[in-house]
Amino acid sequence: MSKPSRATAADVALAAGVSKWTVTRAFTPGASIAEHSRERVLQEAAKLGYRPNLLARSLTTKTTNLVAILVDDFANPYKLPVLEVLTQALQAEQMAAVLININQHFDHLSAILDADQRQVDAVILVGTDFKDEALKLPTLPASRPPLYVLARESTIAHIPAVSCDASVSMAAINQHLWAQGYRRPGFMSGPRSLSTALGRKSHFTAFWQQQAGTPVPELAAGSYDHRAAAQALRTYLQQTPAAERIDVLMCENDALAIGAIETARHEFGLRVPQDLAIAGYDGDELAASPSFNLTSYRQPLQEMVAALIDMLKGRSAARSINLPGELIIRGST
Amino acid sequence: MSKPSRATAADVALAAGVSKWTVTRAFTPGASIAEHSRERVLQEAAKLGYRPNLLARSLTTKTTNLVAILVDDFANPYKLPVLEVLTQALQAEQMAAVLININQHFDHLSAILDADQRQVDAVILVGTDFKDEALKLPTLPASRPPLYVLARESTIAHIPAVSCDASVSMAAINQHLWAQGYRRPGFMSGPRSLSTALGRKSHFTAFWQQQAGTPVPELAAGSYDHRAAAQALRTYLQQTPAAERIDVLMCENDALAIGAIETARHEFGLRVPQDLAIAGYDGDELAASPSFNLTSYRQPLQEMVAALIDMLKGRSAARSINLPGELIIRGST
DNA sequence: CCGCGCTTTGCTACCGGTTGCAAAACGATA
DNA sequence: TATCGTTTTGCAACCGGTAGCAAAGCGCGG
Repeated sequence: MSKPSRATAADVALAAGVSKWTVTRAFTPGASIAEHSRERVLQEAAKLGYRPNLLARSLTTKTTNLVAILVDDFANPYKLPVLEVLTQALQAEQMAAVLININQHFDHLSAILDADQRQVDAVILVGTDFKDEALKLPTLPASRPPLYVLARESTIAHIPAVSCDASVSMAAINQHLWAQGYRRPGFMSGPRSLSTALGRKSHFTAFWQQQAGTPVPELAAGSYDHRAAAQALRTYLQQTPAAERIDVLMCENDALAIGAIETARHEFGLRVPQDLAIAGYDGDELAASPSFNLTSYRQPLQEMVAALIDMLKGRSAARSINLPGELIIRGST
Repeated sequence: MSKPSRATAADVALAAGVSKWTVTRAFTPGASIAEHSRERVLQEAAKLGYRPNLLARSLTTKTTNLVAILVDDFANPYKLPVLEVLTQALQAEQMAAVLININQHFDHLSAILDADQRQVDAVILVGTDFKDEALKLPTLPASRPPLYVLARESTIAHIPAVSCDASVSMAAINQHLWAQGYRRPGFMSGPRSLSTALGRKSHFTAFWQQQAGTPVPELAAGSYDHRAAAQALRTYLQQTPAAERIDVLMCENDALAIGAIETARHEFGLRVPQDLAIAGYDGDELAASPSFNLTSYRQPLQEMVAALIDMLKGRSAARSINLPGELIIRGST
């Protein structure tokens, strides 16, 4: 409130008896400056509480060390660890994250334009559900910050992505479920566009259709919300006679799986896994709790984020990265 | 990568045949500009893909419309809806949020200094667990962005706070538990400094000590982590003979309550609420699910965030706000 | 056709740094 | 002491906008 108007480089220069350019040098690692004057400057700077104004710096350096993180799915608790790991990794690189909430009032394009105006160095789409058409080049502004996709395969050639390898992960899950003796699988999917981009469904159904020859019923939840999962399973169970039901339900992620377990148990009195086995994907904390004890495939979050940051820092030339995670077998299958 | 170097106001001015100041005016609501030239400018701007550089703007206006959000507790799933509501509310005001992760590598002071260098308009501490001493004036830089505390009472005079009214909410909970016939209550607390700041514990124990005259055992979890809760309850149950045990456990928040329910049920075979009733606080989504069916006190998140934004926008002169929420009675008590 | 008041436009200066070059200081060698 | 190469420092210009004021343009009454 009481604006003592922050000290500037010029103020420090005056106090230290040097020019403001020397002050800048004192704060620039590797700049050409005599040791004694650097010390003198830093000392005066500390006295005045001076720290370089990053806005002004960014104006000339053309780099803000700011990254926009676009999230459209706050109902999925797994977003929290993703944000945790992402922010920590960015901070370790002296960067900061602008969290942008995509919702009915603020769509992807608005978010990208907004981030662009703030001159962010990059935009990271965290497993968001957008129609690929919305991100085709023509609709995007000509000059925009580079886009990256995390935890979702990019189906757009010009946008790099880092995700958990759907082929490898689903193979591990399929093998496990097959070995357990399940033969009538179903798949619960989330948002249509994301389901396609994740590739989990296709790898799952391809395997079982080949093995068993029967089509794999799809329970479409529409969003990664445990309520949506509950509704999807409810509809399926109500419409399907017990004899014809699936014996295992693979859910596109843990949020769906948990919703499915809840409904199976508490609304239909089914035992998991005896009456219906359920598996998830992500490796969410909650999945491990005894109430759910959910078999899940853990995404290699740390590695994915590290790979992403290597890409946006220009340390890696890869355009698309798929990393293997780890199958965690628990009591639900 | 291919830097077509963004169009600037001067470029648009040239194209539209006006001066760059006229371009600025076209993008400043309420500025004095002829309708025809505004149109002309906007048209050329659209053609060139020009949008004002907010960095440059902020440099002169001294306001970035950026707010730093400090979070130190990503283990608590309730942080996600908090972030959702907060970012959405900020975006509705044309502001954006910089999410800063406080952890062992990046403490509160570093975060505040960093945010300050980025010239944020305000810093919001989201229920973070800091020692109040760390935020005493002397340790803080002389000139810093205004601090606000959300979902935690500020015990520091100069820092305004918005939280859920501990007195009102705990009274509602106490009344409910008393009416249900519980007489041997226990309290599970989180981080020590936060527990003090929240005031939930003091209002709880004060009531029961007055009513029953017996001391209220405190189960200290140390952090808002369901594992920590599990450990705290485990220790208590192992050390306390069945006859002497509490009959209801009030947990400082839902994350703790869920951890407690898990442990009570799956490790000790206790029925909730028959053998041990459990109540939480927050009104987390997960608490409502049939697996937990947790009695909880819902924080008025929207209202709290709205009040906070009114404060930091200068529309409200209040220094400290306590809002009532709503008791949600479910099967766990 | 002039003068007046109001709207619209242009301009200088500045926000707080950085860039790149030229000048100054330094220190060692001749 | 003069010379030369190397630090070290100072400076003008610039990044892309905005504030505040002065000048220009405009419409209208007299």
